[in-house]
Amino acid sequence: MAERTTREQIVDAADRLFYRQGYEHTSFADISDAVKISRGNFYYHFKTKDEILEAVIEARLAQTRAMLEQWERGGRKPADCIRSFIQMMMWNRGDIQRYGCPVGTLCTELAKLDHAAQGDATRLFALFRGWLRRQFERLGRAADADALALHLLACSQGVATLAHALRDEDFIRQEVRQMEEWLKGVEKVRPRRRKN
Amino acid sequence: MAERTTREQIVDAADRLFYRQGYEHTSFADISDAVKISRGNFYYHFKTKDEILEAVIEARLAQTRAMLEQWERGGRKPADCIRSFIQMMMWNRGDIQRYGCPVGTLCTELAKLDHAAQGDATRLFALFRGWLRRQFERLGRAADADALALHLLACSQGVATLAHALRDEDFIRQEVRQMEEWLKGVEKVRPRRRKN
DNA sequence: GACTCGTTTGGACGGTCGTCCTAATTTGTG
DNA sequence: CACAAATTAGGACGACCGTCCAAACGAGTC
Repeated sequence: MAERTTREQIVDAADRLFYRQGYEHTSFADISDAVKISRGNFYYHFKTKDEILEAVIEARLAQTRAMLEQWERGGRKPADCIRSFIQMMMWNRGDIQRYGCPVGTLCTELAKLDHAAQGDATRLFALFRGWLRRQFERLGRAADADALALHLLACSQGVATLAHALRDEDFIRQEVRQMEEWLKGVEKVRPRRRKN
Repeated sequence: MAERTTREQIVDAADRLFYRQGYEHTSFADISDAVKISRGNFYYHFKTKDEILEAVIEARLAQTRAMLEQWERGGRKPADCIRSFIQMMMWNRGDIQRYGCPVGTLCTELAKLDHAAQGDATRLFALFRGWLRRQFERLGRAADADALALHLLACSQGVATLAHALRDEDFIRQEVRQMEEWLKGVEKVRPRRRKN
């Protein structure tokens, strides 16, 4: 902990600040205050603010990969893995209510800025999407696994956005319960019939 | 059209630019370029940038109220009114894919900026919420009308966020179809049983 | 034409931003 | 200790931001 490099400290502080205040609204001064280094020192570790952003996204990707791997560990059943994803909203409901979803808010902001890194940020969504799709495939829903994954992602995004805007933590609880009910329904009907 | 006041032109241009680029990322220079007036002229019509934002939110509230009223006109059935809300995502799917949801992205941004007007922006959500709740009440779902309204709002938010991030217009189509199916289910079960 | 009042102009202002440079300091190595 | 390399400090820079003001403009009215 105490032996973290300056670079790691910068990325950590930037990560937290980008999440809480947004990328554009976070200045070098904000980050240097948080890390307690001089402003000029940034240039040694990162040439531009964009490079910090890229490092932050890369760090989030790594953390997310580790988390998803953890959820699957020990041969857990696909339904339990998906339940972990849903439960994540409960663990983080305080932050979600205060700051929204870290992935969604970043992607939205970068898109409005027409920022070059928006493609990188979207990879966070793609990571969740692919992982969820795999779980639904394991569940026997190979035919519509991707649609189910996207649907679940969209639901969680909507819940985060609304809970954030309305500052309503209970709403998360309410919707998480519904998502779990929905999952039970998906589990039951193994091979979904498709008309035509 | 040609006789719109300068103030109205400013609000219109600011509305469009705030939606496309975000509030913070839109400068006075951007707006003055769009309206083709000098930068200094703003001070005559608005004292601060915040005042423009308030005017934009007020305009959106008025437009939204008019739209919702229109949807109800002619004694349309509640289910048809709700269907209009869902269909709105289809009409606007191009803009949603490019710029996200006008309400959600604004609320999210203002929250990150800790802006004084975030409460005003949230009134846009409250407007939809109240209107949808009323429709569900008329549908005979008085007991959980508010929960249903919030759920529908959250779904549309999630769809907009994801379609925006992934630049996927077809996803909107897909999810809109599911929301319509969901609505049919809600229509059928008039008085929902609640355990205990 | 002279005057008035609502409107517009273009630029000045102080502040903050991201970027970049140089000098000082710390760290590692012989 | 001496020396080189890695790291840090602090400030200069040009650009842009929101704000504000003095002067000019323009359409009516007497």
